[in-house]
Amino acid sequence: MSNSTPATIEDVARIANVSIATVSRAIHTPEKVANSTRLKVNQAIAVTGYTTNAMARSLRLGRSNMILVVAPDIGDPNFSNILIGLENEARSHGYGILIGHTQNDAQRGLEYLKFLNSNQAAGLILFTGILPFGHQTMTARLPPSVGVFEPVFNGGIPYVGVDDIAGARKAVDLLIAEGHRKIAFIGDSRTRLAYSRRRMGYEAGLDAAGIGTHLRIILEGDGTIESGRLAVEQLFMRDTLPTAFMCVNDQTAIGVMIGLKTRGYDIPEDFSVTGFDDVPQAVFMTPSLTTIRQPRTAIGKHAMALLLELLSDGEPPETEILLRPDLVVRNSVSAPSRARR
Amino acid sequence: MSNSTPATIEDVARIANVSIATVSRAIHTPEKVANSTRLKVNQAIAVTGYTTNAMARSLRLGRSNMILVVAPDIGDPNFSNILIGLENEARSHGYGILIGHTQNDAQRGLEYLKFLNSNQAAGLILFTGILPFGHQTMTARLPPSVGVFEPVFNGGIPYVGVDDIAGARKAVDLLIAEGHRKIAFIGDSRTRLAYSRRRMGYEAGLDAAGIGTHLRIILEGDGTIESGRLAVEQLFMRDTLPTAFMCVNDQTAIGVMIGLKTRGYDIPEDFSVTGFDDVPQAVFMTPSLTTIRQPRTAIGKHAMALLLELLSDGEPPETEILLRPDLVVRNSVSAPSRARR
DNA sequence: ACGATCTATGTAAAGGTTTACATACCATGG
DNA sequence: CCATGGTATGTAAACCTTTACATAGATCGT
Repeated sequence: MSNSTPATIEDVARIANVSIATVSRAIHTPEKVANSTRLKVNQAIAVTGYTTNAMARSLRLGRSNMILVVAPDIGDPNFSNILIGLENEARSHGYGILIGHTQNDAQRGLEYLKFLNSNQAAGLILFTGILPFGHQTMTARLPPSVGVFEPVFNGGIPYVGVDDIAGARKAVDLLIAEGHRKIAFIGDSRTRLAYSRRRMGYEAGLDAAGIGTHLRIILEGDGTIESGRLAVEQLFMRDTLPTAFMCVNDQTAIGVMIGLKTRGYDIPEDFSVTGFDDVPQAVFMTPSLTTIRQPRTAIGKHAMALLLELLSDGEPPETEILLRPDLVVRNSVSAPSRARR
Repeated sequence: MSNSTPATIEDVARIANVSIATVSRAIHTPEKVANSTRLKVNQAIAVTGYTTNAMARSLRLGRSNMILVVAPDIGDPNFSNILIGLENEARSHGYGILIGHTQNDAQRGLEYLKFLNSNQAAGLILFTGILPFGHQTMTARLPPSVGVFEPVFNGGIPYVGVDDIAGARKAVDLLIAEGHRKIAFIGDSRTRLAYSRRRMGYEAGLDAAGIGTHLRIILEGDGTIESGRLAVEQLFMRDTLPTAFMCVNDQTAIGVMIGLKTRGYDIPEDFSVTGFDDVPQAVFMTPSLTTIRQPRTAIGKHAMALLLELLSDGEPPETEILLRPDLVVRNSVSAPSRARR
């Protein structure tokens, strides 16, 4: 019973007094097996404590029950919660998840490609916007794949992301509702679709409010805290200071806040600030940061669901799924100060 | 060449004009193969783009090249960085990592146990201090395992953690060096070895400084922000207020800071506060939190290295590895205020 | 020159599963 | 009572690898 080597299908067959084929059928296609037989088999399984050897099964079936998740940086705090969504969805469908990180290193990417080619994963979830595997010739061999956050440029692969335009729109609408008209947008010049979309949301909001282009101040940074701080410095050189800073992400917003505070200004009394992402620190800033929350767990869940659909149907039901991000109102936004209005 | 079905060892053998056994040997034990033959095989491998089918290999060898990592909560921001350490170490030894989270749910634990029993993982890394699998009878079937942070109580399994006593000692020594003598310890009553060890470090530090027990104030919370806030409230009811709060973890410290600030006190002017863990938010608090940093990536690396050793040698080289945590000095500690000294 | 030893390679079994195909039985309809 | 078809089960091949054992040729010591 508590034998050292795990029970095989043959042990079960012997005890149930049937053939191994019948055992396999009793497990996977029970409707093809007589009731009485099924009962015998189930008892034998209980007695032996049998569990299917996944290696043998995968070998025979030619596909594994693992999904490879490749991210540029699994240490990213954003990553954890998406992982939860991915894992929950996968497990509830009998899949496990394997994780790998590339650190934007092509060499690493290749290692994972080998991994895929050795049949160890049935599907692939990609966080990088670009296939981390150098040569596009390989693409033919890629298993069913789904991108997260960004469309995968060189792959033609469906992806799950967030509706950045709508999210940015919520932020800018809040600022406008509070009475701001001179709103600066601190962007990110790196070519990621998300960033340009957030800027589009900003512009759309101002358009809708009838705020002319001469009131728009747009600076492009690189999404880091430092670039936020720098943006503030640059703006103080100009004539027209904004009353509010709408930032492309929370990092930039944090930098902006630091920049403003070191110049002695109060937030939100003197300037309002908004971010995007709702990173864990956002709530601990002083003042806490009003921002747009990425529905991280939901993103993971949807990405995995899409992939599983791909694995069974073969055809992607849709090529782009955009989730609606929520506005999180905290304390970094108020009406513009009388002095600067 | 860019065939639809991946190349097998047989394809390589045919092209190299040798037997499959020779191909296998050329790959895994090249010294047993003539130079000329090895060359032919390597060329054939290059031509076919062959990669070993991991399923077949695992089946034959009776063990996989995957390590299962089970954590109670993979969304924990502490987790990400440990994951990096685990993944790097594993990959560089040809292993991949599978991750699972139990959410402290026994049902989930059992699913992973099945997973292990179906030979899908060669080893196990456990974050929970308790085997998440109900019945101890199963333990016999567990693959080589290593615990992280906490010894695994019902398993007799080696673990990698942090020297909590030494860490706590660093915090208390800093406070004492700054001139504090009335130092409160806000603990965590949940039975985790880490928590009691941190308290031991606190006591040892006071002992060494010759600070009598009558000056010691010890409160046990539950490690949450709320319990930190509550501890402050409770202390304000007492006669003897401390000049410094040494907290069992950063969450508690954050709660303490909130509690003190809502009562209108300044940190560190009126009270000093220390934490433990160095969570990502610690640096963003106002004032930024002086705390003890867990060497997370190193913990992951060591845990995986220990497990891999176990997998090859069979015997655990040591049963407990404690890493040295570092003091991170920020702005929540200063000399005690003259008024309260 | 011959047995012994060594080196390089090949043959074939084994690992645990799934499933196409074969078989055996039973029921149904004429 | 026979042909037909359906249902339940068994047989055996296939998935791809690794490796014990067998073989064959070369080298060497006597």
